[in-house]
Amino acid sequence: MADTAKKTRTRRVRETVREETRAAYRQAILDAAAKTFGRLGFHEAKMADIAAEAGVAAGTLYNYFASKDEIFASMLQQGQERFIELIRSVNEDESDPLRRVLAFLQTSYTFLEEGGPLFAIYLRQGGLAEWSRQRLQESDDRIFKHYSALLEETFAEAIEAGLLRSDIAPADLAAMLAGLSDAHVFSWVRRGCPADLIARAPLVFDVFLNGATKR
Amino acid sequence: MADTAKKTRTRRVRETVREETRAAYRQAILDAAAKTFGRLGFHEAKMADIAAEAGVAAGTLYNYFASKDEIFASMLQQGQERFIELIRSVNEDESDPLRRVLAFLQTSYTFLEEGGPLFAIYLRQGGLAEWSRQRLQESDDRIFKHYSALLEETFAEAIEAGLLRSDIAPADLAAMLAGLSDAHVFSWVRRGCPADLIARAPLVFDVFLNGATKR
Amino acid sequence: MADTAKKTRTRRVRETVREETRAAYRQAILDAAAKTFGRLGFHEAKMADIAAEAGVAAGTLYNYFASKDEIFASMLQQGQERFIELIRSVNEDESDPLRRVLAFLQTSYTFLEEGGPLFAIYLRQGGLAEWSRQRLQESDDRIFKHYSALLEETFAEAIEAGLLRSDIAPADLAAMLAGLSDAHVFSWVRRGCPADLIARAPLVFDVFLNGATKR
Amino acid sequence: MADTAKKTRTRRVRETVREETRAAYRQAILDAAAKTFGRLGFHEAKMADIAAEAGVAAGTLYNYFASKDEIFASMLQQGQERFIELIRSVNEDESDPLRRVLAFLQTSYTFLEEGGPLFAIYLRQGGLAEWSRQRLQESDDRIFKHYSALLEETFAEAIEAGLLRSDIAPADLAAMLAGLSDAHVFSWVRRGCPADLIARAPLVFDVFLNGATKR
DNA sequence: CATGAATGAGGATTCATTCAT
DNA sequence: AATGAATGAATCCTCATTCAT
Repeated sequence: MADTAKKTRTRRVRETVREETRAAYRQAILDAAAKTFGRLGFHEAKMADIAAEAGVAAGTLYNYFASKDEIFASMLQQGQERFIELIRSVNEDESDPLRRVLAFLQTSYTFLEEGGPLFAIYLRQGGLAEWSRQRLQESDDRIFKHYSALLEETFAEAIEAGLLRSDIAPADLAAMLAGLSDAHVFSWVRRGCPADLIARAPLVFDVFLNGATKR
Repeated sequence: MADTAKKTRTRRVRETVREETRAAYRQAILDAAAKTFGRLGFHEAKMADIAAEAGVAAGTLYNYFASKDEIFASMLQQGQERFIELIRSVNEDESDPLRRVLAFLQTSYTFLEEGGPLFAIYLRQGGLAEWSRQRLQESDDRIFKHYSALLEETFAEAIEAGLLRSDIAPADLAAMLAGLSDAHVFSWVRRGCPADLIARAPLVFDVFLNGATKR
Repeated sequence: MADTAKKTRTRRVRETVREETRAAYRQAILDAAAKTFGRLGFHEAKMADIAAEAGVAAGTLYNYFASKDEIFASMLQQGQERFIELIRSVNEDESDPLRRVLAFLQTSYTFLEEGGPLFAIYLRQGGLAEWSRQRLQESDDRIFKHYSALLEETFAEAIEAGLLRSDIAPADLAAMLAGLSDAHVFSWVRRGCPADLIARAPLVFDVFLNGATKR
Repeated sequence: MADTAKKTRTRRVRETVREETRAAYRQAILDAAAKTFGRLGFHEAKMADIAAEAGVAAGTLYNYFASKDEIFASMLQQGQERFIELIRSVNEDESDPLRRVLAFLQTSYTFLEEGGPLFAIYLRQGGLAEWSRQRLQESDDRIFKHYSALLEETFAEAIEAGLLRSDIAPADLAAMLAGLSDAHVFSWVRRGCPADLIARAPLVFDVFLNGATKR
């Protein structure tokens, strides 16, 4: 009986270890995928490249993911989940609407500086081609809609508080800041993702608030 | 002798006709390529697709271009040449710097509404991946540098005239407008290239000049 | 005008030639497939083997068939169509029911001696595994049902004419002869398809009619 | 000393238990293999399928068999050994030659109803393809030759006793019955191995003896 | 020079087998 | 000795490119 109990315990431990190992492998593959897809794009990134980057054999990838498409989708999804988690906590911590907007910007930039390649892919693949829309889970859209909604609410709040011009709808203002920010990010990606992204957030925000006109 | 002259003339005419035919074919292929690459991206667009779109056989493409890569590069280059030509004429026609900037914006947007897919490709392929940098001619960079230079000069002029804030370098201001504009374009591409791009140029410009703050 | 007419004629000729060439290639591939599948079975027969047997490159197979499965199915179907055509003409030519049955046997055996491997495959793949049922067109079943129906009708006729015992249903008698014949064929395939198949048809038929008992 | 003896005895017991365990595992694997190969055929049956059917891990298969081929061959061989054992006992029990033949038939059918899938495999794999001939042990042939010899002897006996027609060689008659029987079995397999196989043995035997002609 | 079929290198995927635990 | 994950050779299929007509 003690013996049986011991065996059971042993098995449980073994299974836990195995599960942890599996999770570690899975993550290693996703990380390798982010790097490789980020560097080469979907098509140029070969399964062999990803496997090499992850330090496993090509066949191993298929013990964790059903296909190249699934790896790609999982990688994007994971990135987005992490992102939305950050945004959510900022939303709760900061009550002043304008400062919250700045915090959103800084958070986004922090995220991007860490996982830049991911966003590069998103710009290239997720944003544009019909092709990739088909292979992205619907959840992705929900995530981004969530972000948009938070942003829009914050802008509505700021307009109501008389902090922002009221001749433009909150959604449009939000889109503009998002656009300005996207643009900023876009340029940054084109410049090769140097280390100044976060530092420039206040400047971007200042231009957004006050414009380029001399006063 | 008259005979010989006639023959020569005939040959010349024939050659002219042939050259025109060749040029027409070449252009048809580039147009088909722009449509197809724009719709599908580089890898999903197959040579057979481009050929079908152009109404020729697959083999024919190789009488005009050495490879798929060359078609791609030629297509981008041609688009950029057309663009820079438009920008140049605007630069000469408009003397007031701020109005010139607005005209730049409107010109860019006009160009994009006509050849939108091209820019979509540029964003996706030309802008980001190492891979595509290798297959783009260096000339492309010169072209874009040319545009940046014109923009920067204009901003310097405007700052000197006291029209824009002087705490930001002309190059940075130019980058910001370019960024805001890029963002605007980017959103527009993501929204499926609807027909409101040009009409929204003044709004974008107003936000750029005056900011989002309520006055 | 004459010129145009000529061009049109030329094109038509060219297209005819091309179509003939295509048909010849297609047939060569099907023949090669029959040989290769017959020798090795579905799985052991590689596309490269079939291509080599047909004297073409592997890729060429895909200009004529969408997949290995399609080649396999087409090959079987073609064999069966040829077979049913033979049977149909026999059915019309011979009015005496017993002689018609013998003719059916002989026809089947002639067909098999010519295309033996095909039947070997059918025995092995078409007859037995669920797997292959999925990849065979429905038409195949119709074809074989057609044959069974003809056979059954003939037996009913013979029983009615008092030529065969009436204590067994026509369908069962038909099945028995079919079975005896299948068995004969089966043994023949196992013996490596020697050249005596047709010659032994009357013997098979005699045993079927009179049994093995000494009289 | 006594101690040593005890240890030895313990070890012996342990080894016996182990051997029994090993034998049980081995048999479980062979049974699972028969089911799986019977259902799916050699290639569609994956090692993982067999392992799952046997309730063991994939790697375990390799503690008992060197390869998939060896499992396949062992499975067939075991089936055939069991079969020949049955036939041998019938041969000794029944002295009347015709009744012995009927008993052979019934025995075969009993065997098949129990292990039907096995024979289905044999028909499909063992009987026909060069490929599988290479992977079957030679012993198999000896086994089947043994059966043929018994059958042939019985037929010779019956002819000598004036019970069967003498215009056909005993070997040929044997082949014909075997053929008729094979056919019967073959149809039965194609019909999905329903439960009527043994019951129909006398009918088959009657047709064999008396033929299909009305008397 | 247009055509469209042949080519074959390249890549995603499968799965028998190995091996660390 | 059982386990189940890692391995990588093998294979189907794609498609840019070539070439005979």
